[in-house]
Amino acid sequence: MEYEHTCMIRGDGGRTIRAILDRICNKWTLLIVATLDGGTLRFTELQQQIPGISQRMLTLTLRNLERDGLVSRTVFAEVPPRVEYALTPTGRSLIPPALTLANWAITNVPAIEASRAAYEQR
Amino acid sequence: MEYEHTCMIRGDGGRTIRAILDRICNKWTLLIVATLDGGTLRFTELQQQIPGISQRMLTLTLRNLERDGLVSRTVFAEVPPRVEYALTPTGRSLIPPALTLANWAITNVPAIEASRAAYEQR
DNA sequence: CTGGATCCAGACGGATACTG
DNA sequence: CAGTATCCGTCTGGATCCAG
Repeated sequence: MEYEHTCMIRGDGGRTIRAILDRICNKWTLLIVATLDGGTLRFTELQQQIPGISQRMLTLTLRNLERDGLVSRTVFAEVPPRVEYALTPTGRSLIPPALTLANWAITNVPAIEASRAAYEQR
Repeated sequence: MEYEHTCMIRGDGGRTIRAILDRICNKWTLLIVATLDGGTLRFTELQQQIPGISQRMLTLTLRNLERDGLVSRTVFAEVPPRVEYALTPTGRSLIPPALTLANWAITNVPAIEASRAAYEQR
């Protein structure tokens, strides 16, 4: 509500905000995080619960999330192999902001689509 | 805190959340919106206040924001030409969720960077 | 002053095939 | 089961030059 607060976004020339955007703004990250919010899941379970994701992108995105400390990866020395993924505390802390964003999307996307449609036909 | 709420993110297979991410998750959108939160600005003023943005990307991003109804564009029939950009109500409504995200970033980016650094050297 | 047009390099992501 | 490797088209964004 107070304009001055946007300095949090603009503060360092956008480096901080872009650091986070670089991490969550790919096609699958938020979806994986939201799915893991339901609890620990294995690789195949994740793939089943996220329609349309390829093996490759699931692997890549999980690796990035693990590297950034948002997701933990536990390998069990069994045959057949079992690997479990879960949110770390940091990963869980991303849920509330993500929900805020989702709320905004649900509220405003219809208007945006309409505006876009009106803009196109001209 | 309640896990069931993540259905807002996962709901439609991620289409809604991705619709918004597709709009704000490019390199400059949030920065432009945050800058315009301070009030109406002209093209050159925007370029000056957003370090590092090229003419091309400023133009492109502003066009997309205008098309989506987040930013209004007012052309004055003068010489030299003058064009003023401002947030629409929809555009302004994006600020609070953006701030939530920025808060998360400021809090967690250090930990993420540390985790990433630790992960690299192995 | 406010952009449009063009060229170009690199990142992103999908499909497919193969492996311990 | 849980990946890795490879190929390949698409999109993004930067640099530069030109124009009303």
